[in-house]
Amino acid sequence: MKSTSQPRDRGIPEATVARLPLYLRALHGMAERGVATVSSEDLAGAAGVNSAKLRKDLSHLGSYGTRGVGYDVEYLVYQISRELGLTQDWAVAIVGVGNLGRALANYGGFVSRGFRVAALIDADPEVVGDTIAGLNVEHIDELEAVVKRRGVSIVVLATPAEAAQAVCDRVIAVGVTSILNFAPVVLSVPDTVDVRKVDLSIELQILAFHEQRKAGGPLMAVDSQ
Amino acid sequence: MKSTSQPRDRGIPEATVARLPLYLRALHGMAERGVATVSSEDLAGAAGVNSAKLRKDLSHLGSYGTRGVGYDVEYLVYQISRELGLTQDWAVAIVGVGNLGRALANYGGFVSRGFRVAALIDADPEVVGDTIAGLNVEHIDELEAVVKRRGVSIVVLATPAEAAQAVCDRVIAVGVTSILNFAPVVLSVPDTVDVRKVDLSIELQILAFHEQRKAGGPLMAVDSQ
DNA sequence: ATCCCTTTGTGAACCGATGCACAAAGTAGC
DNA sequence: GCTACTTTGTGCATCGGTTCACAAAGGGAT
Ligand SMILES: NC(=O)c1ccc[n+]([C@@H]2O[C@H](COP(=O)([O-])OP(=O)(O)OC[C@H]3O[C@@H](n4cnc5c(N)ncnc54)[C@H](O)[C@@H]3O)[C@@H](O)[C@H]2O)c1
Ligand SMILES: NC(=O)c1ccc[n+]([C@@H]2O[C@H](COP(=O)([O-])OP(=O)(O)OC[C@H]3O[C@@H](n4cnc5c(N)ncnc54)[C@H](O)[C@@H]3O)[C@@H](O)[C@H]2O)c1
Repeated sequence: MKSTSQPRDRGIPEATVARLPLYLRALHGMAERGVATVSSEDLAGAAGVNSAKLRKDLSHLGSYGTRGVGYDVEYLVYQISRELGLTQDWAVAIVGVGNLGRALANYGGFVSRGFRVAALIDADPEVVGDTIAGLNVEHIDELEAVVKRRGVSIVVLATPAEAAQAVCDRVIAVGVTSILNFAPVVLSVPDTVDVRKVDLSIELQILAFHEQRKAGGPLMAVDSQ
Repeated sequence: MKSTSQPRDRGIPEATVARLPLYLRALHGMAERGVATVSSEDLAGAAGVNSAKLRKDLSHLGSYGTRGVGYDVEYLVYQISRELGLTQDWAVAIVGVGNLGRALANYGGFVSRGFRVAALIDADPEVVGDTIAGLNVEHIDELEAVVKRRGVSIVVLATPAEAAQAVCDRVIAVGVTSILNFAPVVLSVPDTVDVRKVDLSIELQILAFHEQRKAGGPLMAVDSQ
């Protein structure tokens, strides 16, 4: 069953995948500072995880460490990048160019990791035609055409909640299978499509929950200092 | 130790806490549409989860359903809101009023759930003094004073990565124990402090990983349609 | 070549979360 | 009041993920 000649196993746990970008970020920092090799202990420290977990995570990609020494920083950067698919570049479309969409469009942190904002799309005639971050904002009617023409494979949804499902359906219909959703709605999609959501409001609510516990649990020991 | 007379158990699983806001959102929608009661099946559908999971989640708060009928929408909204601490309002400070900070400040979705943006803080003299979303942007030197004065209990970090740890240390020093971090760094904090992070770039990388699998796994069955 | 030291890679125990499946509890109709 | 039907709440098996702890692997010194 696992008779592939590849060193790495084809089934990388989801939890591991979610941490690889973290390791990659730490490694990039080290590479910049001229660090050549790093131990699991140090890299784990930099990424804020347990070192055993880090080693197990990396072991899913293959045996890229040297016992007694650690991991070669450059080599590990390459291996993780390849595994995550960052050696190719990905065309991203942002649909909904309001407050948030604009911030995303202007954000430099994308490009640095192989993502390229290839299209901005909005429904508002006021916005369509504007140039934001060097890109022309196109009309939602052009959605399908633009996605195809630019080879968009990841769509970022930053429309109001009401519009999100409809836009989602349309991009799926033209073959998009990866969506990052900022709208506070549960998108309904076929299970061939990956949706990840970022929901600010949920994060705040989780913080509030814990904050309440801290404050109300004992007897109001808040501003004790 | 758990001798509280309260019906609900004091140890709600983290996974459950993370889903409560989802249920709450679905319930708000139903309340607006005038729905009086809802079955676990329907609510689970609206929230995009398994109904058994939903029932188990709700059972952690107490027995608020009626067998044969379902849950009373209004009542459940109240119970979940209370559990999450949304019956009080929370003063939030946004530190770093750039592209992202501005988008957050202008976002209406906060207020609707008991969160109030109480302060905007930046280091750039160009920005300090501006009025954004009806709020005056204050100088980072005033950080501690503003946090105390406004009773800020949740801080949103939207500064560049380099500045995040320093700001974080300072707000913790004046008693803040809940931080939502948008900067791509691992913050180091005492474990009395809750940090949640939102990292766009990580989300895209996870999508890219799966996208690559879909495309490269079989033999390039991408644009078969 | 041998020994010692460091660090990886992983087996195995553990832990929390998920989902099935069903008894218990309630409603509604007669 | 009794029966039939609906839906909750939860015991239990299972699963994925985390952590510990250690044998195996390699490097460097002598
Ligand atoms: N701004 C934030 O900080 C923030 C935070 C969390 C979540 N969100 C969510 O992100 C989404 C966008 O937020 P925002 O603050 O940028 O809102 P916004 O109103 O500023 O922007 C929405 C944009 O989408 C466009 N739009 C509307 N319908 C469209 C359609 N059918 N097709 C394409 N474009 C369409 C509008 O013209 C507008 O430009 C919302 O769902 C919001 O709830 C925003
Ligand atoms: N814009 C996005 O879409 C986006 C996406 C993901 C992550 N981020 C992250 O969010 C953060 C903010 O992004 P942005 O695009 O708004 O950047 P930005 O440069 O537009 O804004 C940063 C703001 O922080 C202020 N600042 C700098 N040092 C400060 C300090 N010590 N104290 C207070 N304020 C300070 C700056 O004056 C500026 O106004 C960055 O860490 C970025 O990596 C942004």
